[in-house]
Amino acid sequence: MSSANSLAVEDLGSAAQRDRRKRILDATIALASEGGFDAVQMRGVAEQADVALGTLYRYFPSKIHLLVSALQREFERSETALRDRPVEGDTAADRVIYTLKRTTRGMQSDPKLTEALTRAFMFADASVAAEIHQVGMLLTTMLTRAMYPEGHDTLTEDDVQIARVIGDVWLSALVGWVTGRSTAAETGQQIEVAVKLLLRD
Amino acid sequence: MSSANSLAVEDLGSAAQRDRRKRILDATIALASEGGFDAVQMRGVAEQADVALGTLYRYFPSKIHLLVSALQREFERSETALRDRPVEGDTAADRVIYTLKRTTRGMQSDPKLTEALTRAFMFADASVAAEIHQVGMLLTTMLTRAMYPEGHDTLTEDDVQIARVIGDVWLSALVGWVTGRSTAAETGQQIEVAVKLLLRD
DNA sequence: GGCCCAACTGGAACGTGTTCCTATTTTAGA
DNA sequence: TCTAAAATAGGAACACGTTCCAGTTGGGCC
Repeated sequence: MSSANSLAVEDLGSAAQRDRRKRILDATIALASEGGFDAVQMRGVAEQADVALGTLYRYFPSKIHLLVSALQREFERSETALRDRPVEGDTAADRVIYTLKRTTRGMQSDPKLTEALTRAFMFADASVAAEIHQVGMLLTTMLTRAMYPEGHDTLTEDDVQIARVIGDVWLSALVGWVTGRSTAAETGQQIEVAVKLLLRD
Repeated sequence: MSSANSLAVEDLGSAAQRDRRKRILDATIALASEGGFDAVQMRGVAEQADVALGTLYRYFPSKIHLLVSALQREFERSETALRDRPVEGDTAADRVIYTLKRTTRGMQSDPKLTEALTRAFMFADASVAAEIHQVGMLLTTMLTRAMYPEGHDTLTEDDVQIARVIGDVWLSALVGWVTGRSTAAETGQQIEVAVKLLLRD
Protein backbone atom coordinates (compact mmCIF):
# COMPACT_ATOMS: atom_id res chain seq x y z
CA MET A 1 0.00 0.00 0.00
CA SER A 2 1.19 3.47 -0.69
CA SER A 3 -0.35 5.03 2.39
CA ALA A 4 -0.38 3.19 5.66
CA ASN A 5 -3.86 4.19 6.72
CA SER A 6 -5.66 3.46 3.49
CA LEU A 7 -8.29 0.77 3.64
CA ALA A 8 -9.36 1.01 0.03
CA VAL A 9 -9.40 -2.24 -1.91
CA GLU A 10 -7.93 -0.58 -4.96
CA ASP A 11 -4.72 1.20 -4.31
CA LEU A 12 -4.30 3.76 -7.01
CA GLY A 13 -1.00 5.11 -5.75
CA SER A 14 0.17 8.67 -5.66
CA ALA A 15 -1.46 11.56 -7.44
CA ALA A 16 1.27 11.42 -10.09
CA GLN A 17 0.56 7.77 -10.67
CA ARG A 18 -3.18 8.31 -10.89
CA ASP A 19 -2.50 11.05 -13.36
CA ARG A 20 -0.23 8.89 -15.51
CA ARG A 21 -2.77 6.11 -15.47
CA LYS A 22 -5.47 8.51 -16.54
CA ARG A 23 -3.35 9.97 -19.33
CA ILE A 24 -2.60 6.49 -20.61
CA LEU A 25 -6.23 5.43 -20.64
CA ASP A 26 -7.24 8.72 -22.25
CA ALA A 27 -4.69 8.21 -25.00
CA THR A 28 -5.90 4.65 -25.48
CA ILE A 29 -9.51 5.72 -25.85
CA ALA A 30 -8.55 8.53 -28.23
CA LEU A 31 -6.53 6.27 -30.49
CA ALA A 32 -9.10 3.49 -30.41
CA SER A 33 -11.84 5.96 -31.19
CA GLU A 34 -9.95 7.15 -34.24
CA GLY A 35 -8.79 3.89 -35.74
CA GLY A 36 -9.98 0.91 -33.75
CA PHE A 37 -7.98 -1.98 -32.38
CA ASP A 38 -5.10 -1.80 -34.84
CA ALA A 39 -4.63 1.91 -34.29
CA VAL A 40 -3.96 1.38 -30.61
CA GLN A 41 -0.21 0.86 -30.82
CA MET A 42 1.80 0.73 -27.67
CA ARG A 43 4.44 3.19 -28.89
CA GLY A 44 1.71 5.57 -29.95
CA VAL A 45 -0.13 5.30 -26.66
CA ALA A 46 3.09 5.93 -24.75
CA GLU A 47 3.94 8.95 -26.84
CA GLN A 48 0.46 10.47 -26.68
CA ALA A 49 0.29 9.87 -22.92
CA ASP A 50 3.78 11.33 -22.56
CA VAL A 51 5.26 8.34 -20.80
CA ALA A 52 8.04 5.97 -21.80
CA LEU A 53 7.19 2.63 -23.33
CA GLY A 54 8.53 0.80 -20.30
CA THR A 55 6.32 2.87 -18.03
CA LEU A 56 3.29 2.00 -20.11
CA TYR A 57 4.11 -1.67 -19.62
CA ARG A 58 4.61 -1.11 -15.93
CA TYR A 59 1.06 0.17 -15.67
CA PHE A 60 -0.52 -2.29 -18.10
CA PRO A 61 1.30 -5.53 -18.81
CA SER A 62 -0.10 -5.97 -22.32
CA LYS A 63 -2.15 -4.28 -25.00
CA ILE A 64 -5.09 -6.47 -24.04
CA HIS A 65 -4.85 -5.49 -20.39
CA LEU A 66 -4.71 -1.89 -21.49
CA LEU A 67 -7.80 -2.09 -23.64
CA VAL A 68 -9.80 -4.15 -21.17
CA SER A 69 -8.90 -1.65 -18.44
CA ALA A 70 -10.10 1.13 -20.72
CA LEU A 71 -13.31 -0.79 -21.28
CA GLN A 72 -13.69 -1.18 -17.56
CA ARG A 73 -13.31 2.54 -16.95
CA GLU A 74 -15.78 3.45 -19.70
CA PHE A 75 -18.22 0.85 -18.49
CA GLU A 76 -18.01 2.11 -14.94
CA ARG A 77 -18.69 5.60 -16.18
CA SER A 78 -21.78 4.70 -18.14
CA GLU A 79 -22.96 2.40 -15.39
CA THR A 80 -22.86 5.12 -12.77
CA ALA A 81 -24.41 7.55 -15.24
CA LEU A 82 -27.23 5.10 -15.69
CA ARG A 83 -27.60 4.45 -12.01
CA ASP A 84 -29.51 7.54 -10.94
CA ARG A 85 -31.60 7.78 -14.05
CA PRO A 86 -35.08 6.29 -14.02
CA VAL A 87 -35.32 3.18 -16.15
CA GLU A 88 -38.32 3.22 -18.43
CA GLY A 89 -40.55 0.20 -18.72
CA ASP A 90 -43.32 -1.55 -16.82
CA THR A 91 -42.00 -5.08 -16.90
CA ALA A 92 -38.57 -6.45 -16.14
CA ALA A 93 -38.19 -7.41 -19.80
CA ASP A 94 -39.00 -3.90 -20.98
CA ARG A 95 -36.59 -2.33 -18.56
CA VAL A 96 -33.78 -4.69 -19.47
CA ILE A 97 -34.36 -4.13 -23.16
CA TYR A 98 -34.43 -0.39 -22.58
CA THR A 99 -31.17 -0.53 -20.64
CA LEU A 100 -29.35 -2.73 -23.10
CA LYS A 101 -30.50 -0.87 -26.16
CA ARG A 102 -29.47 2.38 -24.58
CA THR A 103 -26.04 1.03 -23.83
CA THR A 104 -25.76 -0.57 -27.25
CA ARG A 105 -26.69 2.67 -28.94
CA GLY A 106 -24.02 4.45 -26.96
CA MET A 107 -21.41 2.00 -28.15
CA GLN A 108 -22.59 2.03 -31.73
CA SER A 109 -22.17 5.77 -31.83
CA ASP A 110 -18.42 5.19 -31.62
CA PRO A 111 -17.90 2.09 -33.75
CA LYS A 112 -14.12 2.14 -33.86
CA LEU A 113 -13.83 2.42 -30.11
CA THR A 114 -16.37 -0.32 -29.61
CA GLU A 115 -14.54 -2.55 -32.04
CA ALA A 116 -11.28 -2.06 -30.20
CA LEU A 117 -12.70 -2.65 -26.74
CA THR A 118 -14.92 -5.57 -27.71
CA ARG A 119 -12.22 -7.41 -29.59
CA ALA A 120 -9.80 -6.97 -26.73
CA PHE A 121 -12.40 -8.29 -24.34
CA MET A 122 -13.08 -11.36 -26.44
CA PHE A 123 -9.43 -12.03 -27.14
CA ALA A 124 -8.36 -11.79 -23.53
CA ASP A 125 -6.81 -14.87 -22.03
CA ALA A 126 -6.60 -16.13 -18.46
CA SER A 127 -4.10 -13.47 -17.41
CA VAL A 128 -6.77 -10.81 -17.79
CA ALA A 129 -9.34 -12.76 -15.77
CA ALA A 130 -9.48 -10.18 -12.97
CA GLU A 131 -10.34 -7.25 -15.23
CA ILE A 132 -12.76 -9.35 -17.28
CA HIS A 133 -14.48 -10.44 -14.13
CA GLN A 134 -14.93 -6.85 -13.03
CA VAL A 135 -16.62 -5.98 -16.29
CA GLY A 136 -18.83 -9.04 -16.07
CA MET A 137 -19.92 -8.05 -12.58
CA LEU A 138 -20.74 -4.54 -13.71
CA LEU A 139 -22.85 -5.91 -16.53
CA THR A 140 -24.69 -8.30 -14.23
CA THR A 141 -25.30 -5.52 -11.72
CA MET A 142 -26.65 -3.28 -14.42
CA LEU A 143 -29.02 -5.98 -15.58
CA THR A 144 -30.30 -7.08 -12.20
CA ARG A 145 -30.94 -3.45 -11.32
CA ALA A 146 -32.96 -3.08 -14.49
CA MET A 147 -34.88 -6.20 -13.53
CA TYR A 148 -35.55 -4.95 -9.98
CA PRO A 149 -35.31 -1.16 -9.96
CA GLU A 150 -36.36 -0.72 -6.33
CA GLY A 151 -33.49 -2.43 -4.60
CA HIS A 152 -34.72 -5.97 -4.42
CA ASP A 153 -32.50 -7.16 -1.61
CA THR A 154 -33.29 -10.83 -2.09
CA LEU A 155 -31.73 -11.51 -5.45
CA THR A 156 -32.08 -15.21 -6.03
CA GLU A 157 -29.45 -17.31 -7.70
CA ASP A 158 -31.90 -17.70 -10.59
CA ASP A 159 -32.05 -13.96 -11.09
CA VAL A 160 -28.31 -13.71 -11.30
CA GLN A 161 -28.15 -16.61 -13.70
CA ILE A 162 -30.74 -15.07 -15.97
CA ALA A 163 -28.84 -11.81 -15.91
CA ARG A 164 -25.69 -13.64 -16.83
CA VAL A 165 -27.36 -15.40 -19.73
CA ILE A 166 -28.68 -12.09 -21.00
CA GLY A 167 -25.22 -10.63 -20.67
CA ASP A 168 -23.82 -13.49 -22.73
CA VAL A 169 -26.34 -12.94 -25.49
CA TRP A 170 -25.64 -9.24 -25.50
CA LEU A 171 -21.91 -9.82 -25.82
CA SER A 172 -22.34 -12.27 -28.66
CA ALA A 173 -24.65 -9.88 -30.45
CA LEU A 174 -22.13 -7.10 -29.97
CA VAL A 175 -19.37 -9.26 -31.38
CA GLY A 176 -21.56 -10.04 -34.37
CA TRP A 177 -22.07 -6.36 -34.96
CA VAL A 178 -18.43 -5.45 -34.45
CA THR A 179 -17.28 -8.06 -36.94
CA GLY A 180 -19.80 -6.92 -39.50
CA ARG A 181 -21.86 -10.08 -39.37
CA SER A 182 -25.02 -8.28 -38.31
CA THR A 183 -26.43 -4.78 -38.59
CA ALA A 184 -27.34 -2.49 -35.72
CA ALA A 185 -31.01 -3.28 -36.28
CA GLU A 186 -30.37 -7.02 -36.16
CA THR A 187 -28.35 -6.60 -33.00
CA GLY A 188 -31.25 -4.85 -31.31
CA GLN A 189 -33.59 -7.52 -32.60
CA GLN A 190 -31.47 -10.35 -31.23
CA ILE A 191 -31.34 -8.78 -27.80
CA GLU A 192 -35.05 -8.18 -27.78
CA VAL A 193 -35.85 -11.75 -28.76
CA ALA A 194 -33.55 -13.21 -26.14
CA VAL A 195 -34.72 -10.97 -23.30
CA LYS A 196 -38.38 -11.58 -24.08
CA LEU A 197 -37.80 -15.30 -24.09
CA LEU A 198 -35.79 -15.26 -20.90
CA LEU A 199 -37.96 -12.87 -18.92
CA ARG A 200 -41.47 -14.00 -19.89
CA ASP A 201 -43.24 -14.84 -16.65
CA MET B 1 -13.30 -24.12 -61.71
CA SER B 2 -10.48 -26.55 -62.08
CA SER B 3 -12.47 -29.25 -63.87
CA ALA B 4 -15.02 -28.33 -66.47
CA ASN B 5 -17.65 -30.83 -65.41
CA SER B 6 -17.60 -30.11 -61.70
CA LEU B 7 -20.75 -28.65 -60.26
CA ALA B 8 -19.58 -28.55 -56.68
CA VAL B 9 -20.00 -25.26 -54.89
CA GLU B 10 -16.65 -25.59 -53.23
CA ASP B 11 -13.82 -25.96 -55.63
CA LEU B 12 -11.03 -27.65 -53.82
CA GLY B 13 -8.63 -27.74 -56.74
CA SER B 14 -6.35 -30.54 -57.76
CA ALA B 15 -5.49 -33.51 -55.65
CA ALA B 16 -2.16 -31.96 -54.83
CA GLN B 17 -3.86 -28.80 -53.64
CA ARG B 18 -6.36 -30.75 -51.54
CA ASP B 19 -3.44 -32.62 -50.06
CA ARG B 20 -1.53 -29.46 -49.21
CA ARG B 21 -4.58 -27.95 -47.64
CA LYS B 22 -5.12 -31.05 -45.56
CA ARG B 23 -1.49 -31.15 -44.44
CA ILE B 24 -1.67 -27.52 -43.42
CA LEU B 25 -4.82 -27.98 -41.39
CA ASP B 26 -3.44 -31.16 -39.82
CA ALA B 27 -0.31 -29.32 -38.78
CA THR B 28 -2.42 -26.49 -37.39
CA ILE B 29 -4.52 -28.84 -35.30
CA ALA B 30 -1.44 -30.67 -34.06
CA LEU B 31 0.33 -27.51 -32.98
CA ALA B 32 -2.79 -26.01 -31.43
CA SER B 33 -3.45 -29.23 -29.57
CA GLU B 34 0.03 -29.15 -28.09
CA GLY B 35 0.37 -25.52 -27.11
CA GLY B 36 -2.77 -23.55 -27.90
CA PHE B 37 -3.12 -20.31 -29.81
CA ASP B 38 0.39 -19.02 -29.25
CA ALA B 39 1.96 -22.29 -30.32
CA VAL B 40 0.37 -22.04 -33.74
CA GLN B 41 3.09 -20.04 -35.44
CA MET B 42 2.95 -19.57 -39.15
CA ARG B 43 6.57 -20.58 -39.72
CA GLY B 44 6.01 -23.69 -37.65
CA VAL B 45 2.82 -24.63 -39.45
CA ALA B 46 4.54 -24.20 -42.81
CA GLU B 47 7.46 -26.31 -41.75
CA GLN B 48 5.36 -29.08 -40.25
CA ALA B 49 3.08 -29.14 -43.28
CA ASP B 50 6.13 -29.14 -45.53
CA VAL B 51 5.14 -26.07 -47.52
CA ALA B 52 6.80 -22.71 -47.90
CA LEU B 53 5.59 -19.80 -45.84
CA GLY B 54 4.33 -18.02 -48.94
CA THR B 55 2.30 -21.07 -49.90
CA LEU B 56 0.72 -21.20 -46.47
CA TYR B 57 -0.38 -17.61 -46.96
CA ARG B 58 -1.67 -18.43 -50.41
CA TYR B 59 -3.99 -21.01 -48.90
CA PHE B 60 -4.94 -19.07 -45.78
CA PRO B 61 -4.49 -15.32 -45.81
CA SER B 62 -3.94 -14.99 -42.07
CA LYS B 63 -3.44 -16.95 -38.89
CA ILE B 64 -7.04 -16.24 -37.96
CA HIS B 65 -8.33 -17.56 -41.28
CA LEU B 66 -6.20 -20.62 -40.77
CA LEU B 67 -7.53 -21.34 -37.31
CA VAL B 68 -11.13 -20.60 -38.15
CA SER B 69 -10.85 -22.91 -41.16
CA ALA B 70 -9.47 -25.59 -38.89
CA LEU B 71 -12.38 -25.02 -36.54
CA GLN B 72 -14.75 -25.32 -39.45
CA ARG B 73 -13.27 -28.65 -40.52
CA GLU B 74 -13.36 -30.06 -37.00
CA PHE B 75 -16.88 -28.84 -36.49
CA GLU B 76 -18.05 -30.39 -39.73
CA ARG B 77 -16.51 -33.65 -38.67
CA SER B 78 -18.18 -33.77 -35.30
CA GLU B 79 -21.44 -32.52 -36.77
CA THR B 80 -21.62 -35.33 -39.31
CA ALA B 81 -20.52 -37.79 -36.66
CA LEU B 82 -23.40 -36.63 -34.53
CA ARG B 83 -25.86 -36.68 -37.39
CA ASP B 84 -26.60 -40.37 -37.60
CA ARG B 85 -26.48 -40.99 -33.90
CA PRO B 86 -29.73 -41.04 -31.96
CA VAL B 87 -30.07 -38.00 -29.73
CA GLU B 88 -31.14 -38.90 -26.24
CA GLY B 89 -33.88 -36.99 -24.49
CA ASP B 90 -37.64 -36.75 -24.47
CA THR B 91 -38.05 -33.01 -24.74
CA ALA B 92 -36.39 -30.50 -27.04
CA ALA B 93 -34.61 -29.00 -24.06
CA ASP B 94 -33.19 -32.35 -23.00
CA ARG B 95 -31.99 -33.16 -26.47
CA VAL B 96 -30.35 -29.77 -26.94
CA ILE B 97 -28.65 -30.04 -23.57
CA TYR B 98 -27.49 -33.52 -24.41
CA THR B 99 -26.11 -32.39 -27.74
CA LEU B 100 -24.34 -29.34 -26.39
CA LYS B 101 -22.89 -31.08 -23.38
CA ARG B 102 -21.60 -33.84 -25.58
CA THR B 103 -19.95 -31.34 -27.89
CA THR B 104 -18.61 -29.32 -24.98
CA ARG B 105 -17.14 -32.41 -23.39
CA GLY B 106 -15.42 -33.25 -26.64
CA MET B 107 -13.85 -29.81 -26.75
CA GLN B 108 -12.87 -29.83 -23.11
CA SER B 109 -10.99 -33.05 -23.64
CA ASP B 110 -8.50 -31.05 -25.71
CA PRO B 111 -8.27 -27.75 -23.88
CA LYS B 112 -5.34 -26.25 -25.75
CA LEU B 113 -6.93 -26.93 -29.10
CA THR B 114 -10.22 -25.49 -27.93
CA GLU B 115 -8.47 -22.42 -26.60
CA ALA B 116 -6.77 -21.84 -29.93
CA LEU B 117 -9.87 -22.32 -32.04
CA THR B 118 -12.20 -20.40 -29.77
CA ARG B 119 -9.93 -17.41 -29.42
CA ALA B 120 -9.41 -17.26 -33.17
CA PHE B 121 -13.14 -17.40 -33.68
CA MET B 122 -13.80 -14.59 -31.25
CA PHE B 123 -10.98 -12.44 -32.56
CA ALA B 124 -11.96 -12.79 -36.21
CA ASP B 125 -12.86 -9.58 -37.97
CA ALA B 126 -15.02 -8.87 -40.99
CA SER B 127 -12.56 -10.42 -43.43
CA VAL B 128 -13.30 -13.84 -41.98
CA ALA B 129 -17.06 -13.36 -42.17
CA ALA B 130 -17.56 -16.17 -44.69
CA GLU B 131 -15.89 -18.84 -42.58
CA ILE B 132 -17.52 -17.57 -39.40
CA HIS B 133 -20.89 -17.69 -41.05
CA GLN B 134 -20.33 -21.30 -42.07
CA VAL B 135 -19.57 -22.28 -38.51
CA GLY B 136 -22.58 -20.37 -37.24
CA MET B 137 -24.82 -22.20 -39.70
CA LEU B 138 -23.43 -25.56 -38.65
CA LEU B 139 -24.12 -24.75 -35.03
CA THR B 140 -27.66 -23.61 -35.76
CA THR B 141 -28.29 -26.72 -37.85
CA MET B 142 -27.00 -28.92 -35.08
CA LEU B 143 -29.28 -27.24 -32.57
CA THR B 144 -32.44 -27.20 -34.64
CA ARG B 145 -31.93 -30.86 -35.43
CA ALA B 146 -31.67 -31.57 -31.73
CA MET B 147 -34.87 -29.61 -31.21
CA TYR B 148 -36.73 -31.48 -33.97
CA PRO B 149 -35.05 -34.85 -34.52
CA GLU B 150 -37.52 -36.12 -37.10
CA GLY B 151 -36.98 -33.64 -39.87
CA HIS B 152 -39.40 -30.90 -38.97
CA ASP B 153 -39.70 -29.30 -42.36
CA THR B 154 -41.49 -26.22 -41.13
CA LEU B 155 -38.81 -24.54 -39.05
CA THR B 156 -40.26 -21.24 -37.96
CA GLU B 157 -38.28 -18.05 -37.69
CA ASP B 158 -38.75 -18.32 -33.93
CA ASP B 159 -37.10 -21.72 -33.87
CA VAL B 160 -34.07 -20.40 -35.69
CA GLN B 161 -33.87 -17.40 -33.40
CA ILE B 162 -34.01 -19.57 -30.32
CA ALA B 163 -31.30 -21.77 -31.75
CA ARG B 164 -29.19 -18.72 -32.40
CA VAL B 165 -29.63 -17.44 -28.88
CA ILE B 166 -28.64 -20.83 -27.50
CA GLY B 167 -25.63 -20.82 -29.75
CA ASP B 168 -24.65 -17.39 -28.44
CA VAL B 169 -24.89 -18.54 -24.85
CA TRP B 170 -22.89 -21.62 -25.61
CA LEU B 171 -20.14 -19.57 -27.22
CA SER B 172 -19.97 -17.15 -24.32
CA ALA B 173 -19.85 -20.03 -21.87
CA LEU B 174 -17.07 -21.61 -23.87
CA VAL B 175 -15.11 -18.37 -23.87
CA GLY B 176 -15.55 -18.17 -20.11
CA TRP B 177 -14.17 -21.64 -19.75
CA VAL B 178 -11.30 -21.07 -22.15
CA THR B 179 -10.21 -17.96 -20.30
CA GLY B 180 -10.36 -19.71 -16.96
CA ARG B 181 -13.24 -17.65 -15.66
CA SER B 182 -15.48 -20.67 -15.15
CA THR B 183 -14.99 -24.38 -14.57
CA ALA B 184 -16.22 -27.17 -16.78
CA ALA B 185 -19.04 -27.83 -14.32
CA GLU B 186 -20.11 -24.19 -14.33
CA THR B 187 -20.03 -24.16 -18.11
CA GLY B 188 -22.39 -27.13 -18.24
CA GLN B 189 -24.57 -25.46 -15.64
CA GLN B 190 -24.80 -22.22 -17.59
CA ILE B 191 -25.83 -24.03 -20.73
CA GLU B 192 -28.41 -26.03 -18.89
CA VAL B 193 -29.95 -22.98 -17.26
CA ALA B 194 -30.14 -21.08 -20.52
CA VAL B 195 -31.61 -23.94 -22.54
CA LYS B 196 -34.20 -24.75 -19.92
CA LEU B 197 -35.28 -21.14 -19.81
CA LEU B 198 -35.39 -20.79 -23.57
CA LEU B 199 -37.10 -24.08 -24.34
CA ARG B 200 -39.67 -24.31 -21.58
CA ASP B 201 -43.04 -24.68 -23.25
C1' DG C 1 8.50 -33.64 -76.47
C1' DG C 2 8.59 -28.53 -75.76
C1' DC C 3 6.44 -24.22 -74.08
C1' DC C 4 4.16 -21.39 -70.82
C1' DC C 5 2.00 -19.90 -66.86
C1' DA C 6 0.63 -20.55 -62.40
C1' DA C 7 2.12 -22.37 -58.19
C1' DC C 8 5.80 -23.33 -55.08
C1' DT C 9 10.34 -22.64 -52.60
C1' DG C 10 13.54 -20.29 -49.69
C1' DG C 11 14.47 -16.56 -47.46
C1' DA C 12 14.98 -11.51 -46.71
C1' DA C 13 12.61 -7.66 -44.87
C1' DC C 14 9.21 -4.92 -42.32
C1' DG C 15 5.83 -3.63 -38.49
C1' DT C 16 4.28 -3.99 -34.02
C1' DG C 17 3.92 -6.20 -29.34
C1' DT C 18 7.06 -7.21 -25.78
C1' DT C 19 11.40 -7.42 -23.13
C1' DC C 20 15.53 -5.57 -21.36
C1' DC C 21 19.16 -2.39 -20.03
C1' DT C 22 21.33 1.93 -18.34
C1' DA C 23 21.09 6.58 -16.89
C1' DT C 24 18.23 9.88 -14.66
C1' DT C 25 14.55 11.57 -11.76
C1' DT C 26 11.30 11.24 -8.06
C1' DT C 27 9.80 9.65 -3.68
C1' DA C 28 9.90 7.96 1.03
C1' DG C 29 12.19 7.65 5.28
C1' DA C 30 15.94 8.60 8.80
C1' DT D 1 18.64 17.64 4.45
C1' DC D 2 20.60 13.50 2.85
C1' DT D 3 20.36 8.86 1.18
C1' DA D 4 18.56 4.54 -0.59
C1' DA D 5 15.05 2.62 -3.22
C1' DA D 6 11.66 2.86 -6.56
C1' DA D 7 9.92 4.76 -10.73
C1' DT D 8 10.66 6.77 -15.21
C1' DA D 9 13.02 7.99 -19.65
C1' DG D 10 15.01 6.62 -23.79
C1' DG D 11 15.92 3.36 -26.76
C1' DA D 12 18.00 -1.12 -28.42
C1' DA D 13 16.76 -5.79 -29.24
C1' DC D 14 13.88 -9.76 -30.01
C1' DA D 15 9.66 -12.56 -31.65
C1' DC D 16 6.23 -13.48 -34.70
C1' DG D 17 2.64 -12.17 -38.24
C1' DT D 18 2.87 -10.62 -42.73
C1' DT D 19 4.70 -9.11 -47.27
C1' DC D 20 7.65 -9.45 -51.02
C1' DC D 21 10.90 -11.12 -54.37
C1' DA D 22 13.97 -14.02 -57.41
C1' DG D 23 14.53 -18.44 -58.85
C1' DT D 24 12.54 -23.18 -59.59
C1' DT D 25 9.10 -26.62 -60.45
C1' DG D 26 5.04 -28.85 -62.22
C1' DG D 27 1.00 -29.48 -64.99
C1' DG D 28 -1.85 -28.44 -69.00
C1' DC D 29 -1.74 -27.42 -74.01
C1' DC D 30 0.42 -27.19 -78.84
